[in-house]
Amino acid sequence: MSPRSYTPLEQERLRKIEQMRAQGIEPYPNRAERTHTTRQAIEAFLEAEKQGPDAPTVPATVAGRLRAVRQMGKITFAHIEDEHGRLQLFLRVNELGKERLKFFNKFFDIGDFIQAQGEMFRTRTGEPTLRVHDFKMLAKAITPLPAAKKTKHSPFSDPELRYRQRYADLAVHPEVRQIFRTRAKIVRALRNYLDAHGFLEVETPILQPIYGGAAARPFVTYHNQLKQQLYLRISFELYLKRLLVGMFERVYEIGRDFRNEGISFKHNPEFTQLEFYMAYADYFTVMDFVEDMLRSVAQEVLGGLQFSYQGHTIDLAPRWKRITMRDALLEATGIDIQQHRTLEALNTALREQGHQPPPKPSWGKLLDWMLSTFVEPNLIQPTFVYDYPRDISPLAKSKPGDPQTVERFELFMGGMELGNAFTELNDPLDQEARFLEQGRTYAADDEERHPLDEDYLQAMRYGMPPNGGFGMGIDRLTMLFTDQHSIREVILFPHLRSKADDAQPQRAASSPPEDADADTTRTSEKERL
RNA sequence: GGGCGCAUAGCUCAAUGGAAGAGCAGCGGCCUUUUAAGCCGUUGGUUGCAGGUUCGAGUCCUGCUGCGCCCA
Repeated sequence: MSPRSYTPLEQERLRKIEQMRAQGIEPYPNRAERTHTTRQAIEAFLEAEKQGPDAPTVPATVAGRLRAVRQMGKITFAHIEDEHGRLQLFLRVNELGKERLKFFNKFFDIGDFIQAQGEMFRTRTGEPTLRVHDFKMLAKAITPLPAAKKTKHSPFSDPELRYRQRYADLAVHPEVRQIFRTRAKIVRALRNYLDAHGFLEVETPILQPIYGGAAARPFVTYHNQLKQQLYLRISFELYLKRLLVGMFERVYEIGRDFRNEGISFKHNPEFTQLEFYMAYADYFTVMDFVEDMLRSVAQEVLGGLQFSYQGHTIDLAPRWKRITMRDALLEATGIDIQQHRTLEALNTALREQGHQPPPKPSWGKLLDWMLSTFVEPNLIQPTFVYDYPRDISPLAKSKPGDPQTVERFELFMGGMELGNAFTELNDPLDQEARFLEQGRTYAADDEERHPLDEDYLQAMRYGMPPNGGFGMGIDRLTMLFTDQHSIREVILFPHLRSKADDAQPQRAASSPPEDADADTTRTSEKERL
């Protein structure tokens, strides 16, 4: 991408840079000083004020970005902003002299980084303010910040530009910065909880020779020296469960998954996932644990168990609703899936109800379509839907006495799938049979198919303790806790289609995977997120 | 993948098929307590891209690109 040409506004600022350098002033100096953040300066001043009229002055050197400038002849007011807040600067000819004030007015623009030294006082209107004795340019901005001053219209509202230039979005929108602080708190709270419950945090491969643990199309890449095709992981599951074989009893990983699929308000090609596995737990144990974990996270991050999401009040306090998939579908559609145990029968029943089910390769996949179409959007309060069909859950253990149903639940909240869990299949013979079933049910290029991972079977043959596992989308949890409708609002740099004029040169690295038909509502195995 | 919608100055937005505008920002000036400061003056446009209809297109039509919403 070649550098674009400068706009007239930018050319004006480039001229200022030249003129400053001509005066021997470096607009991008190497050193900066700061004794107080804006917040510390104000707090120190308020503290000193308590000592009455004889309080000592509060000297301070602050640094930040100019966000507003009001020139009034021999006085200039300005506001600087740092990460912690804003502070008004008071620049007066009395302290600075005519030349310095003129220099400020001429060369400093909104968006520039500035260092200012002086002492705190109150203006006539009562605002704690720094009376500036000296100042220094720390970094000159060439491109004007969008909507540098507040206007009646909402500033910088074009979502495309906001995502493409997230740095500018963050620079002018403190509320956007707050979302990402909350996101960090959520991750920290999850770690705190899991660490306190005896879990070991681990890191497993992102580049994998065989992808698995979910039903999704992978990104493919290639290691040149090994001459080996590799996949970016679509889940952590198979590696984390190998660790249970290795005698870690409780493990978790928080990291990035990659799925080469559609993009929507709740899908990004790379997203952040939590998965944990607990030896000697089953899916009901995991339900209890997840309920407690997310209450703990909410308490730590939000300070309470209620929050509002898209006009709803979600309450984590009451015991979360638990309903079987069969009952959930019966309630929502009037169809009892136990009375329609084949794909054909279920399709017929749906059509009799006036629905038009899309073609699906199996009974289980049709059930999942029904769930996401008729049930999921209405599950606002936290709800566990459990007992899933076997053919879409090849890593979950069957229910005793009901081999076609597996011990699996999905957690829904705010009308979205948030998490997914099983009593994990630990029988290597059954697991092998499941992989083979997958091969029969789905075409070789169907992304729903789980490729047979012989090394995973080998691990299981050594003996894997019974265990329960759970996966959850951190992005979606952040959407809930920050009341954001779009996943792009909680991902710093979401993927957008590249614009024609900044297309990157093609690199001869890998061939694209076989092209299955795109369908973003596909069922996935673990963490369809 | 389908439907609907949006794309005009740096930002936010106007403009019945008939002279491309406003506010903010910028630039020049006035102003010693402002808070979206105020006042005077002023610069700034290949109306996303490519075609078409028309005496005339920001506006109507077709295609493309990007984004949003809804659906699958």
